[in-house]
Parts: sequence; C-alpha cells; structure tokens
Amino acid sequence: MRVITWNVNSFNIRKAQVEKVLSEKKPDFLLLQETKTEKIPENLFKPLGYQIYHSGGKGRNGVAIITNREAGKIFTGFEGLYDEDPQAKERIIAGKFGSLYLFSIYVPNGSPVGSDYFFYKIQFIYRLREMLEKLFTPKDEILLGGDFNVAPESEDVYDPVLLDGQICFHERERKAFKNLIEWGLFDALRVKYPDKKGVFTWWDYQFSAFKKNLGMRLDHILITEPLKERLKEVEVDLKTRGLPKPSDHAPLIADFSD
DNA sequence: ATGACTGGAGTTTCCAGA
Repeated sequence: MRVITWNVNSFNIRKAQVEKVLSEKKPDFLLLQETKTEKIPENLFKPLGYQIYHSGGKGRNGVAIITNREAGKIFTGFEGLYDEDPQAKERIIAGKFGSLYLFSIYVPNGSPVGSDYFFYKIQFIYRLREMLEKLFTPKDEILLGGDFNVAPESEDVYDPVLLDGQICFHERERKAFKNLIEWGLFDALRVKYPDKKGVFTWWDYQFSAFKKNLGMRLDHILITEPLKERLKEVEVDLKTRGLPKPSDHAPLIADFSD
C-alpha cells in the first residue's frame, strides 16, 4: 500500500502534475491539500482508475482523497465536534477503507504569530487530538497525512536559530503538535530516518530557496502502531518539486506492506 | 542588470500563503 500526501497549492494549476504523480507513482491514496477550488469532478481520473473525494472552498483551503480503493464512510471537519467552525470542513476529510481510517488534513497557517489566527491554528491542532480521542484508540489503523504547518524539531528547519519563534517553528505550535503525536501516533519519516537532517517538504518560492535547500518539514504522515509495524519506506518526491511551475510543497510518499 | 514569488478574486491591486 502506497500513500502520498501533497499540498498542491491550487488543484487547477497543478492538475497535469497530479495526473503525472498518479500515473508514475501509482499510489493507493493521494491526499491533497490547498486545492483552492469549490468543485473537482469526482470522475476526473476515472481513466486512471481513481475516484476523488473532495471538500473545498472558493479560492482557498480544500482537501481531497484520491484513491483506487472502495470507500466506506467519508466525513469532513471534526466529525460531530466544532461544527460551528466554518473552515474545518475545508481542512479535514477522512475516509474508512476496510479497517483503515485515513485523513487528509490542512492545518491553518496561523500567520502572524500572536494573532487570533495564530491561536486558531493552535486550537485546531488540539482539536485534532480531541477528535481522535472521541473516535478511535491508538490500536486502530489510523493515518493522518497532510500539511500540518509545523516543523516539529530543530532538524526540521534549515536554520533553527533564525527561525525560532517564527510561524511554523514557534514553541506553541511545536508543543501542540507534540501533544497530538503523544495520543499514539508515529511520525513516519522519523520512524525510518530518526536523525536525518535537511529533509524538507516545503521551500519558499522566493530567494531560490529550493535550489539552496532552505526549507522546512511541514508535511507529515502520522500513523498508529499497527501501521508503523507495516511501514517499509518514506521518501520526499523532490523531482516533482523541481518541475516547472511547481507547488511550493513536495509530495511525501510512504510505503506499507499489505 | 550580478537579479524579480505564486495563486485567487476580480479589476489593477489586494490578500493569503509559510
């Protein structure tokens, strides 16, 4: 089983690249964030054997699960919690696939640090844990993939001194992320590569940041113990980030034994 | 020239992204 998560920064602009990733990488699940559109035809990639489950808004946010498998229940937002949050449904989509529950998640950016929006981001991450506590136990097969907009540790940014306290590497965000993980999740990249430095999934469009590898690791695949046992390989798809007109995020790929 | 960010909305300029 192959799972890919990718913040595409506009589905419409990246449509051909999404198709390329599907046909070349052949994932069982492609989790998208920032589709930035209200509607994606669910049969768009039917010729490739894929179905699209999408929940999006006008011009921003938007999450999707593209899969070659049969979906059971699909839900959006925090599933019964915090239904008053207007953005949650454009930031969380989940599906049941046999015994596996799989999420595509787009955590708010939260900039500027200290603003209402920053605290909304922190709250959003704590609410993710609340949702997991309500619905599951860590013994269940759960995968959360997405753009969490948090670099968890010093190794996950190009300059931890320069970036300390800045958005996506602020202590409050990292604490909230750690709290989420401690429910019973494992950071797939770190399961395979505990100490590897310079592994990033996002690079600024400016300052030739990708060429200089001045990036951050903001996209994650978080899994419970049963999936950790089956994890075979994790890789950042740098080639796709290097294409003309790329997203500012690279796809993150995880392979599991069946 | 020693070097320019991208996408959406909507109307020529602003906002959000990270």
